[in-house]
Amino acid sequence: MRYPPEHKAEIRQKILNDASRRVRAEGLTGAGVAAVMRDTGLTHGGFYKHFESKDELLLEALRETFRETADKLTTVAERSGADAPWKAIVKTYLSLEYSHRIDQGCPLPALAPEMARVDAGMRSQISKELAQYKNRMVPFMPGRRTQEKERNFLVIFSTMIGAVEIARMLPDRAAQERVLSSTREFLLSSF
Amino acid sequence: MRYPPEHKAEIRQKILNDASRRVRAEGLTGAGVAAVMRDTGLTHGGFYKHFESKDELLLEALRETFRETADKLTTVAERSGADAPWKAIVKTYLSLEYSHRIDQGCPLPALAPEMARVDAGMRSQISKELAQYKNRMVPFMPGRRTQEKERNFLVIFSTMIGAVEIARMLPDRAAQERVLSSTREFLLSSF
DNA sequence: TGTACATCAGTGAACGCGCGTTCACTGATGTAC
DNA sequence: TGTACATCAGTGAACGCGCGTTCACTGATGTAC
Repeated sequence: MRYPPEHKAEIRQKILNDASRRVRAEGLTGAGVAAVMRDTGLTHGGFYKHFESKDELLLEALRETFRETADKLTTVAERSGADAPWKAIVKTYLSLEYSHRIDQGCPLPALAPEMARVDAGMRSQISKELAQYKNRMVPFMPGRRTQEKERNFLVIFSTMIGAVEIARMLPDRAAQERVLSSTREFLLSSF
Repeated sequence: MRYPPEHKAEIRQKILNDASRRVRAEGLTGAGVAAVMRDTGLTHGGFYKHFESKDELLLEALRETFRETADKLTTVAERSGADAPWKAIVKTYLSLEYSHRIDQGCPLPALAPEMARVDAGMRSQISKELAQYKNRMVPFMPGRRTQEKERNFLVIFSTMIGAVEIARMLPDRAAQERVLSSTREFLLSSF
C-alpha cells in the first residue's frame, strides 16, 4: 500500500510516544521492539523501517521524556502566579498525582540509576539531554546569580528525585504522602 | 565429593556476596545465575543446591546490601567524634569515594527505581528491608523527638540519594564533585 | 487511455543468543552390617 | 576389617522462552511510455 506523505512521520511519533511511556513505567529494557510495535498496531518486522536499531529508539525515547518534562515544568513555572516559579515546580513535582503518573513523569526518578549504567557512547548523549534539561530549569530556580541558581537546581532536584523514588517504593498512600510533604515543606522553607 | 559441614554455608555466602555487588553495579538483572556461579568458581547447575530460585537470590542479595550499608553508616555515626553523628553520615555518603564504589554502596541510589517496579510480593519484602534500614538510621538523625528525626531522615536521605544518582550520570569528576559538595554543604547547614 | 514497472510501509517466519531452570549423572566420603 | 550402599555438592547438556535483528515477500499506489 501507498501511504500519505505524513504517514511515516506519524507512525514514528506513535512508536516514540509509546516507548517514552514504557521506559518510564518499566525501565530501560521495558520498551521492547515487539511490545512497542504491537501498541502502535503493527508487527515487529516493520520497526526497522522507522529506526535503525533498538538503541536509536531508546535514545530518542529518552530525549522525548526529558523534553516533555521540561515543557511541563516550564508551563507550571510560567503560570505560577503569586508563587515564585521554583515553588510552583516543587509543588507540582512533589505532588502525589505527579509522582503516581510514572509513565508521564520526569525520567530522573524513573531511570537515573539505569541511565548511569549504559555504555559510554549512549551515556554521553544522555548527559547532553540532562544538561539541556538543567539549562531550561535553572532560570526558574531561586538565587541571585546564575551560579547560585545552578547550585540550587542541583540541591532542589536531588531532593525531589530522591523523594519521589522513596515514595514509589512505599506500599501505601499515607507513607508516600509523608515523604512527599516532608521534602516539599523542607524545600519550600529553605530558600 | 564430601565437603566439611560449614562448606555449604560458605558457598552460599560467597554467592550472596557476589550477587550483592553485581546488583548494585549492574542493576536488578545484573546478578545472573551463570555469572554469579562462575565468579564463585562453580558451574550454573549447582546454583539450585543453594537457592530455590533466582528470586530468592535477588531478595537475599538486596537484604545483604541494606544490612551492609546500615552497618557501615552506623559505624561512621558511632565514630563521628566531634561531629554530630548525622553529619558524619552525610559527609561519608556524599563523598566522591563512596559514590564511586557503586558495588559496595547504598542500594537506594543504585536500585530504588527498579525496586519500585518489582512485583507486589517481592516489593512488600523489600519495603520491610527499607523500613529496617530507616529504623537503624533514624536514631542518628537531627531532631528532638522521634517524629522529627523520622522527618529529617526522609529529607536527608532523599537529598543524598538524588545527589548520588545525578553525580553518577555526570561524565567528569568536577561535575560530580559539584553535585556532591553542593548538596553536602546544603544539608550540613540546614539542621 | 492502457500497460509495465518502481516504490516502499508493512508482514511474519526464521536466526542466534542469553536467560532461568531441570535432570541424569559423578564421585568422594560416611554409614550399616 | 572389608564390602555394599546412601548421601549430596557439583557437573554440563538440554529445555523453553523472549529478545533484537534479518529477509523474502506483499500489495496498493505512483510514474514512464
